[in-house]
Amino acid sequence: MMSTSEPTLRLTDRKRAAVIGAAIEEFLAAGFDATSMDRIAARAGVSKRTVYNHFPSKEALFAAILGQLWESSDTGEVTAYSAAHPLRAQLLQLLFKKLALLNNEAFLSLARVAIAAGIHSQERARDMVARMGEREEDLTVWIRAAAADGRLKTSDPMFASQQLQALVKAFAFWPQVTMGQPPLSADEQRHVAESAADMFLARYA
Amino acid sequence: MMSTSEPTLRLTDRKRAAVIGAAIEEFLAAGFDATSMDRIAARAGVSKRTVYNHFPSKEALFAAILGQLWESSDTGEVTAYSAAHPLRAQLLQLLFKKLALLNNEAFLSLARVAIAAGIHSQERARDMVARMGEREEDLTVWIRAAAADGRLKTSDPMFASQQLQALVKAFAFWPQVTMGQPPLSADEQRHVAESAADMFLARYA
DNA sequence: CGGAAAGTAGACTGCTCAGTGTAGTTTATT
DNA sequence: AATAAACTACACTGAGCAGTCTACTTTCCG
Repeated sequence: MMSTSEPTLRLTDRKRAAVIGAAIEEFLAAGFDATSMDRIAARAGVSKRTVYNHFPSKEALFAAILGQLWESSDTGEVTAYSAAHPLRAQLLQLLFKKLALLNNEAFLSLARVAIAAGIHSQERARDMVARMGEREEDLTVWIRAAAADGRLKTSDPMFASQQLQALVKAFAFWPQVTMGQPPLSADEQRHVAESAADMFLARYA
Repeated sequence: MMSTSEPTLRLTDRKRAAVIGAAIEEFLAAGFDATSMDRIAARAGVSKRTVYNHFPSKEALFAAILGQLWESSDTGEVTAYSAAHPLRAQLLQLLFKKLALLNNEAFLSLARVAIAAGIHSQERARDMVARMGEREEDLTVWIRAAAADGRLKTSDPMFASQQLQALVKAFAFWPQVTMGQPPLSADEQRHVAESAADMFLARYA
């Protein structure tokens, strides 16, 4: 028998959580290189040795943090294609959902750190490519459905999907991640989404 | 060894050139943090003190290298808007020129390093935003001219220009810079340029 | 050609950091 | 209460790094 969700969490679990929390703050604020294990331990209110008792190395801690953040940024199910509704409205809904994620400060921090770490690590970069691919599949699925329904004219839904996302990310993702630009206001988001949808439909509808 | 115009270049100039060359290689290969002045000196076949006699600090050397690389990646004049020629042909020419730069390995390395450095330095990031803006003005100028000529329907040439570039960079720049993806083949470049032009003209022509 | 100015080599300082070893204290379980 | 597991303080190793010092060598110019 066991009791998992009891009010009194075991000390070791509390310590581990504190380490992870501190590591997230530190890594997101300063990146991998500029963050030291001493600082993480201090911030967590834990001895450095305890950090190493939970995670064998800085690399392992970083990987654990990255994985956890990635999981937590999953936003759940997507609206599926509907033959009954106008394309533009459906498209806008998908784009707004995408923009909401891209504008999330936590997501941007994660992207910044992941990219900074990946720029000089082939292995990490490869991992990111794969994960990103999955994450962006929803739009492709929608486009493929609309094309199968004869309402979009494209022979390459994947490519079209990348084009569509390009029109959003160029304003709401890359400038924020790579150049520290401020996130888009609600008005700007609407403008970007509508412009992207208009251009996309002008070409493929 | 080589003798270009003058057989005897002053020793100090040769040393300085060696330092700059080594610094470029090292910084481009490993980024700012992971590059040490000792390594640069060793690679240049020069004492560390010599490096410091030419450049007061690592920061200064890095800034000098970045500036020089930026200058050297300037590709000269652009084809101006012509009322007499078809829009699509002109647009494709501009896009091919852009793609040639984006696919340049040296330019990609520079971008990688600059972005990695900028991600954790507000000051550098701001500088990059400004430089990038200038560098990308040519497309905006062309679009504005075509709009003034009544052949493109847009009230915001700058925005339209960013959309157009988004359609190219999403395939030929961001994946290469941030995820170490291989550059585009000639066929892929043509496909990306034509698709971007088609979509752009479908919306604004 | 000779001496001052400029350049140079490499040891050295002082610092930060990842990771370990140890001896002792606190917490959980039975 | 006894025992095992986890945590802690902290000293320590070994490595790397930015930047400096000093004694020596090369270059330049009158």
